[in-house]
Amino acid sequence: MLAKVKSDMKTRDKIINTAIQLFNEQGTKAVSTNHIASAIGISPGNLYYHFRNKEDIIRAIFEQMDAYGLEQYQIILNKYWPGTIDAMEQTFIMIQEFNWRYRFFKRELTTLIMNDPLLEEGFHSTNRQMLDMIRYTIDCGIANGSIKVMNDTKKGSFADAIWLVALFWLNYLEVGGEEVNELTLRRGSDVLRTVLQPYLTGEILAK
Amino acid sequence: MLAKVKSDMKTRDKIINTAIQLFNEQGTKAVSTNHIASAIGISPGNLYYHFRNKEDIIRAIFEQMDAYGLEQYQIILNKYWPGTIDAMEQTFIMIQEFNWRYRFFKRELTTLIMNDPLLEEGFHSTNRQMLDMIRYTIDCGIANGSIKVMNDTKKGSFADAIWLVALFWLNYLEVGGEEVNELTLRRGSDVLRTVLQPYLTGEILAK
DNA sequence: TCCACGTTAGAGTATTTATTCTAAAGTAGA
DNA sequence: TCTACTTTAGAATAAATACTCTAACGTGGA
Repeated sequence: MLAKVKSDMKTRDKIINTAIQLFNEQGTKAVSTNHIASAIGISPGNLYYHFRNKEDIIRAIFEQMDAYGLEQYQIILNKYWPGTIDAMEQTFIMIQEFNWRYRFFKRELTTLIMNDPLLEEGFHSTNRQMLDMIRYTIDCGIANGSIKVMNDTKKGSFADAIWLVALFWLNYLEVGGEEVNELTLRRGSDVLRTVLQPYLTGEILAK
Repeated sequence: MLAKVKSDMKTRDKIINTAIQLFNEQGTKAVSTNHIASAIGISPGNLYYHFRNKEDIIRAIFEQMDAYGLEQYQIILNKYWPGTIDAMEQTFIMIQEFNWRYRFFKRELTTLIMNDPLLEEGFHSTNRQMLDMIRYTIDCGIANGSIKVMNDTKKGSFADAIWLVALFWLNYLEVGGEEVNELTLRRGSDVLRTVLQPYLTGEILAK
């Protein structure tokens, strides 16, 4: 569930939150700056006082995303040991919730970064960090004996496979016409497990 | 490589091919009907004689996609036995080439089908057929002994995993900032193999 | 040759969109 | 209260966009 657009919120934050909501509902193409302004009940002039243009709003949303993602990841780091199956599954669920919250972004990702070099660099950076994180997790798993030993090439493909599932499971559901709910998210975990399981060592063959 | 927009081509086909090219380059949002018309060197009126509106053009492209995809699939069916690893890998490569040819479509898929119920129904139908095809392939593989026996739930997850990789490998490359070329497409095959291999029976453990 | 019909050009329009500008309205401290 | 600064409203605009309309053009058959 998205945070409510509270009336005691600063105008700048109202704009960001309303933009996220409208973008999620209708896509960035269909939502104009005037739409956003009138949805909040402020004037276009006011909106342009806070943001130079629409692109600027999207960049601000991306910054919020980055901060939120980091925050959520810290929470998991404090709860689980890296390289454990629990940590991986929890991270997967966390990523799905994140992707759902900002779903317009993943839906239009390629187009968005095609038209904004700053956004492109920003996303690529985050993307690299995530892949590094997964590779690190795999190394931890190998070190603690829960993941089978594999060579570097295989490790790369394995990390790609995992990240691909995590990154696009929501899109997969959407383009397949399936509702996003607890059941279908759980199915995502199943798919992830189907990819992971064969590379886990014997003892941890959960359900 | 995309087919050239030949000068002896019918206007309707010129519109479709030019639209594909421009959509691929700039996204559907940035390309107006006037852009398409002037890129071909015809009048807007002429374009609207052949198509009711922009949506209509996109639908026509989708129909072309469907026909082209079916045609390509037939070619593979005539060359390989279903359920063999060769058939799967060739189909994967074929899908990547298909996705590249119509790359704007996959990039904007969710937004496109969100705004056009006809397109939505069309894509869902194709999507279902592809999943059925994969499930059938798995069954064939189990029957001919190249794929390990698994229960129906597992089979479902396995099919989802395979289709997810095939469907989004190109997007994965693009959002990761990687060029699409033979090398990166081959890496896609590696990722697919990473998912497949553990579920294959011993004898076919190709490199 | 002429007719009919499919095709095309190009001007025109209503609407939308992003953005700017100016003046007014808070607001907070001295 | 005065003052200076931030925030806001709302009118205005330039450009783009999707789409329409009418008149002309071309072509193939009678």
